[in-house]
Amino acid sequence: MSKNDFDKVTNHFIVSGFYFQGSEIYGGLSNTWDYGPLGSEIKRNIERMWWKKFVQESPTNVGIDAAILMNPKVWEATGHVATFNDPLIDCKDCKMRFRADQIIENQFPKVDVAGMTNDQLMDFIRNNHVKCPNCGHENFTDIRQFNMMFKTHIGVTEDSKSTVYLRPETAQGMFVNFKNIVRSTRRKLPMGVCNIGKAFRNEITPGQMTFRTREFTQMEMEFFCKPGEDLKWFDYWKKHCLDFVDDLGIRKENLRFRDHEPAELAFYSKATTDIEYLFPFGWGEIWGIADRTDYDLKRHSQFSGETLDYLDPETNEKYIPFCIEPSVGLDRLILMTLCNAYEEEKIGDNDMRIVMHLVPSVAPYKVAVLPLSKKLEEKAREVEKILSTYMTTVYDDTGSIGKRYRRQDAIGTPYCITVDFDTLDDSSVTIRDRDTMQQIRLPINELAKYLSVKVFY
RNA sequence: GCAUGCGUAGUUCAGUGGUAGAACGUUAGCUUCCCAAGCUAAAUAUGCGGGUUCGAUUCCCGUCGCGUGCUCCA
Repeated sequence: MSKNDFDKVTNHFIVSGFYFQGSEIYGGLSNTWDYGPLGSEIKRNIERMWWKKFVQESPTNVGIDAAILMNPKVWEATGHVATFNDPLIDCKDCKMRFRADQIIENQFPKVDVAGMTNDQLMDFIRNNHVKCPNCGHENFTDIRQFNMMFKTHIGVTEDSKSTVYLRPETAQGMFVNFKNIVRSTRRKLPMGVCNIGKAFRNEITPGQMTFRTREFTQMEMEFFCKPGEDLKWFDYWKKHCLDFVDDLGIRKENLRFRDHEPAELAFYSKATTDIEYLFPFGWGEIWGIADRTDYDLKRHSQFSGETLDYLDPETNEKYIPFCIEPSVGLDRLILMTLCNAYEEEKIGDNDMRIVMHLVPSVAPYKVAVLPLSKKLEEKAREVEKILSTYMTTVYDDTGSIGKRYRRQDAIGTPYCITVDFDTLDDSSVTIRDRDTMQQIRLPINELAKYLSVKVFY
């Protein structure tokens, strides 16, 4: 697929009701997207599937739901206040924008820019004739600070004491609750904590639809273990993540692991592996699995004054646990799943149907009820009523039966049920499979059982 | 944020300084009765705000949004 294809498939997603552009009637708001009736179902499905795999089915893990607003000291401890700040500078001549520390680093590799203040960066640029990487001139604006964290205020006054940030990652809610979780659940290590929630980053350049947005949902796990056992668990959870992607029906040839080079690693991380998916616009990171060592708990211990070490009840050893963090962007998972499912299937010479090959557990509607004639509405509504207590069900009686099959194919409904005139006599209906187009006949009272095992994860 | 291109029904596209068209899609009716049939009818559009003009969807300015490239990306 190419970029044109990406336009085509995202257009299909929008027209069908998976996504809507945010605030559309007001002219939109840059790079905001709402999940429509279909998208919101998919989102809930994938959340549930993730929670099932990483919380419900895991003997070591528990879940929490942490607040978006946190004490600002949290972000001092993590380093976000200091390093989520980019010193930006513009070339007045060619209008290009750069990071001040980065252009110094590129032209003077031996200079240590990490410890420099903005004034020092500016002085260095002036005194050492740092040139614009684009046009070679030396005509820069002053440095302006750009913080990736959204700020807001608690209370009615906007003074600095009341400044709080919207969390740029959900992870910290789990770290700061480490003691609470261990105490309240009486857990021993290893132990994982899971959280699904919104995070906010004031990205300079979002784009590629929901691949990079300023508001997004993260599904993160912080897995605490004994130092030295971290690499074992790193591999263990890496495999689980890949299994989950497999459960979403993603084709293997469009997936790859990418290990971060040592120079590329974040300062807190010992090892990081990304699971990447080949989007129509290129490879994109879906899932980051990081060995965060004991960095976070150590820093929170320092900044809060609380002891965050763990006493092993069997060996009486005391240590600060190491942490493995698989972190995935739900919005990216959804976009990947939709791109992966899209197919234009040729039928005959001049005909095609759009089929979303969503696995049944992900599909927004599990089943469609289609009366062959509007005269069969009463019976068909009965079937709809029965099924809708078990699973998402949609009813459609407009247009020909063939057209209605195609409508359901285009939004990924795995099963269509037709109610015909025989149904009135034998209380049976025909079930048609989206992918194989095979049909079977089944009594109405066996429908829910038959479908449930197929559509639930 | 810079540069550049683009904004007309739900979608894809016409067109015009003076009543905005089509195709597909949607809805209703007839028909059909298990894979986009057909016939009849209907609804729906010039992103927003200014300016020029008797009159602007068309020309100009601004703005918002989208695309592409740079830049950025825990």
